[in-house]
Amino acid sequence: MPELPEVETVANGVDARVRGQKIARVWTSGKPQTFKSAESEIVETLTGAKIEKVRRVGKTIVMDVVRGKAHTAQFLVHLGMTGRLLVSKAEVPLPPHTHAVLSLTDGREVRFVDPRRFGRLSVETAEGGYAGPGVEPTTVSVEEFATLFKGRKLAIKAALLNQSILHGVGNIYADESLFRAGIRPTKQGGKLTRVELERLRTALQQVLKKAIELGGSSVSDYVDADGVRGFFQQEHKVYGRAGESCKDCGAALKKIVVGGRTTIYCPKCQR
DNA sequence: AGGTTGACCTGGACGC
DNA sequence: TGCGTCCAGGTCAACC
Repeated sequence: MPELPEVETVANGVDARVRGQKIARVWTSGKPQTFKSAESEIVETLTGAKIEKVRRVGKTIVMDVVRGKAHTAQFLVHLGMTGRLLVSKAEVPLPPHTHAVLSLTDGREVRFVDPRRFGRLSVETAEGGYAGPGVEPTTVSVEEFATLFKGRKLAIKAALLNQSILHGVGNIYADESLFRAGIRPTKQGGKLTRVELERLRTALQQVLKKAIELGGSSVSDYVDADGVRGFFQQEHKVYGRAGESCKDCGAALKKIVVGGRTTIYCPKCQR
């Protein structure tokens, strides 16, 4: 489901609703692949903890919690393709495919729901907190951005999707930013000119900023912490538009596979 | 070592 | 109606 703008929308929404709350009880579903840390460790770490803040790192939602005095930990939620993190009153029935429930002392619940089970839950207790691999695209400088793809032979689209290079960009925003920068997705990352790199960074940051403002893209089932859909899908120029005409030049948009992912581009506008 | 591919899951859309 | 096929916002392990 969710790329940087969707994850940020969810993280901000959950933060606004549960910051400062205390977790009374934790339930987990027992579906092994959902849990990257042992379920018992997740339950022990979170039970009785206070939620300090909820934020985004790459595509991961990080819940910073405190137990006792200065004993901090992080609850990491990766939504995968279909994961949702919802805040609901306890009396609202649990949706199907619920895999974790944090019951708050005020009677509400933070629920992790994930039909396809590509999402992952874990806890970190390491000092310094969780930063994740990869560079943050919304704030990366021109200089640093230009160095990321140096010497890379893989297609620029595949490089944008590689979370250890740049974190947070997924299939929608890779295609949308390449279109806006006028760059062919198959071009080798290391072969982009300085001017193209500058255009790509600008396009990527503009697309991400706009998408965050609009609450993300709701392609099929994405919703925020309140179950509300985003609106950036109305701004999509290429994603999901294979065979339709380019909004800039009218040419038929092409569909190919790059890095194992469906990729849509305009053969005239993107060289 | 960098790059590519298939596996992991469920459900919705589509065609017959 | 029902069945089969294909496709989906993402990662990883296993290969070349």
